[in-house]
Amino acid sequence: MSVETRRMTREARLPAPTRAERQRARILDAAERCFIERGFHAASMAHIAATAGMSPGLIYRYFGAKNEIVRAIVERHLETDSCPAMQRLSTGEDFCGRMLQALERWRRRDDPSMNAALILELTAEAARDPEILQIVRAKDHAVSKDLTVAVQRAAEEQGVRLSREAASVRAMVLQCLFEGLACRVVRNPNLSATVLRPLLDKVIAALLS
Amino acid sequence: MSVETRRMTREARLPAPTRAERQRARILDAAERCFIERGFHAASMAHIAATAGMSPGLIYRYFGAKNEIVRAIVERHLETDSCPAMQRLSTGEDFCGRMLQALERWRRRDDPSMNAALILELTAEAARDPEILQIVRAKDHAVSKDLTVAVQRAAEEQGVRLSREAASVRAMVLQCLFEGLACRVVRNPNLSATVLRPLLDKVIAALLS
Amino acid sequence: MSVETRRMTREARLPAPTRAERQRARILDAAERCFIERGFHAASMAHIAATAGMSPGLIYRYFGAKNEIVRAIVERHLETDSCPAMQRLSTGEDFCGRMLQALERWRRRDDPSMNAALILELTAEAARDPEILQIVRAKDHAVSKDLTVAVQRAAEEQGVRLSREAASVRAMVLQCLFEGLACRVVRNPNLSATVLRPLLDKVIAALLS
Amino acid sequence: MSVETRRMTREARLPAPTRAERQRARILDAAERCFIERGFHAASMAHIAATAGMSPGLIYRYFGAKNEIVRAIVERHLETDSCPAMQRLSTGEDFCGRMLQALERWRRRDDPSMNAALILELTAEAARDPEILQIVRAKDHAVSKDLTVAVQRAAEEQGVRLSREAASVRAMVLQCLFEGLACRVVRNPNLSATVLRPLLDKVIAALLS
DNA sequence: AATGAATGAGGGTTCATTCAT
DNA sequence: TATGAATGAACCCTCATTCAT
Repeated sequence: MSVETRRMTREARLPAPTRAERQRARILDAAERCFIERGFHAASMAHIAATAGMSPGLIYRYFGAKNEIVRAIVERHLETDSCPAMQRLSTGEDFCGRMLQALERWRRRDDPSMNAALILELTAEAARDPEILQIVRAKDHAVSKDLTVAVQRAAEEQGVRLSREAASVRAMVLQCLFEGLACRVVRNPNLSATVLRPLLDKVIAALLS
Repeated sequence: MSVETRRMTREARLPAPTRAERQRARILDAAERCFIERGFHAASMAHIAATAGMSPGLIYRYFGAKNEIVRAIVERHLETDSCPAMQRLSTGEDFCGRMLQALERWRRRDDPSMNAALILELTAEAARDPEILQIVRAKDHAVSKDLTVAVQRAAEEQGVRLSREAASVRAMVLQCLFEGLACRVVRNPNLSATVLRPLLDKVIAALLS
Repeated sequence: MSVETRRMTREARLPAPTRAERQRARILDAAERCFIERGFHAASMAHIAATAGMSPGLIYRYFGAKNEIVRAIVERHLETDSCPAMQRLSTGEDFCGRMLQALERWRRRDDPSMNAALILELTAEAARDPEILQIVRAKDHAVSKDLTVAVQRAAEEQGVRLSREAASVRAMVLQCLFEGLACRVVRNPNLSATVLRPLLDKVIAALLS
Repeated sequence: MSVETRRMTREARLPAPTRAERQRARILDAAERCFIERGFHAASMAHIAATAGMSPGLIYRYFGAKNEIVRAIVERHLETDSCPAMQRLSTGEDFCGRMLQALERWRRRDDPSMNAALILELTAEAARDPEILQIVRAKDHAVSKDLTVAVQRAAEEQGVRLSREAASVRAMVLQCLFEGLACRVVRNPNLSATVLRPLLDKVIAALLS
């Protein structure tokens, strides 16, 4: 399916975004960049406004408070970034390849929607803010379920039957590896997908057997 | 070597801490607790001072600015907490047991020196603050080296020869698992060491083969 | 003269209000309710606009600034509300009954045109804003004159001749009682017209003798 | 008793105010002046701070929020200004003289502690802010009780027995007159104590008979 | 005539930092 | 050495006002 076709299909399905929705998106885009650059607390509303190219007051027409922006960013990030990267594991089989894809995007650091620092910040914030925690855990739970099914399926393809419980633990370890990679990206500049791949393949094979 | 002997030896080697050193430690202890509770930015100097049982002004006799406290906390945390947990892997062989030990301490949340949120906060901060990044990477590098050797030794015990490169990649994956667990502790309340153990054992065995 | 006749007469005399006048009235009605609920400063233009069922921008076609609305409200309130209550004293004779009527309407708090808080707010504002002060004093002066005449007439009915000066002082005291009641309504929830009536009658009788 | 003696006695009884108490008083003095000049809402913290000769931040060492200052001012004003003016009525007998004394101080407008605008503002605010209302009503209740007793005593001196209920209604009317005078001070520049006195005397005599 | 999005100054408040004591 | 009062810049947020549509 060509890009054009997809876009048309999408436009046919999704109504054109209202001005308000576009403004919200504009603000969230700016906020995301600011949060990545400075973190949730150090990024000021003035900074976000400047990045979005609007006045500080205008933001409050679309978000009641800075908190709400943080919440929306967390939600959107979990919806579109790290979690889908995990959830897509369920559709395909190549767990390893997907992980290393994420790794590459993290390393390039040019893609604000796929940012290791944001995952860490967001998780750290969840450890303190109950509202954020709830969002994070809800999404995490959903991902876990999908991933569990994916693990079951992948194991079955290799002739192994896994109970839901067994598969669920394996999913947990996969998530550990995934999030651990986000930490590694920040901490270790020598990280290389090509070097990592064979070993990761082996580990994942062990997981599924 | 008994604990007592070690302490004596240590005291014999290390000179008694000066008053200034003791004050610095007192401040850092307080700061650590505050940072865990609220994060680097939300923890105020006044709060740290109150926790340390001293006046805000006095802190500035020992640290030039809040930044320096953050830096010192990061340094100390890497020195005494998460990294040693990794480095101790090098002395023993039971990688899995050590990891789950850390997991348990993270889950209890009563141990300020072993706190998942702080690891995440600190790593997120490193992604933004070059000075922190430098500290984190330097320490990480040291840990990697030690862990690489430990992996080589552990493999050898199982009759497997690993090149330094091969061992180093395995060390990387171990670190991923370790840091990934820190994320999991925050994100998933169902995490259980006993359920995790057999699988983790298997994965690590695969790593070392 | 029946109410109907009066209205007709009035309509016959007054030209039909222009659209602009109707819009101004709509805005003032809304502003009055907002000012009563929140006070001059806490009531926002957005709130007034919403109450009036129009956009904030439109208000500025009819009033140059919020200040002008306040001024207009003060003017209108003095024109139609508390002052007439005093002025009507001049037409009738039952000073006491009229006062207690006002009291009852104040206590019910459902009548925006007769609101104790607004009288207080307005008088307090007059103490600060020279423009408001001028309006208030001008109207007060007019009321005083009318009331003085009414007092003279009422005294005469009881066979007492009062000079203009003497009557004017009595009018002042009547105004004191009236405005004092407005304070009492707010400050004392036990206030009751029936309990007050006999005493008020006595006081007023003393005034007129 | 000379002023000196009184001061000594006072110093013997009251401990010297702490620095904190002095600062609070300094802030309240400044706030009072600002509130009189601009009203509770229009007076900004920056303005209060400037008037008090200190930085805005410092105020928050002594008051948690602007609200608390407003509350404290209301409390203090009721404690030391208008209410005592009423309560002192209970000790003496010259109701009329005391009222006109208050009137004179209001008219001079040089005494910030005896300001008609503040009474109005405060009562208007009570109509909206439940916290203020509670303070005002509590104090009003106390004054009413004292005044009721004073009225009973004053009547008795003139050979009239008044039940508590009867006296209480008379107290109410006295309060009306008193607060009504505060309104008059603002609204009518011609107000004169000497002109008012004979009539006020007469009214009060009627009240007590 | 009417909208409501947009502005930006200014509000209350916090907090890292300094300094007189 | 130690205090904690004091500062003032910067924070988040509100709102009177303007203006493109």
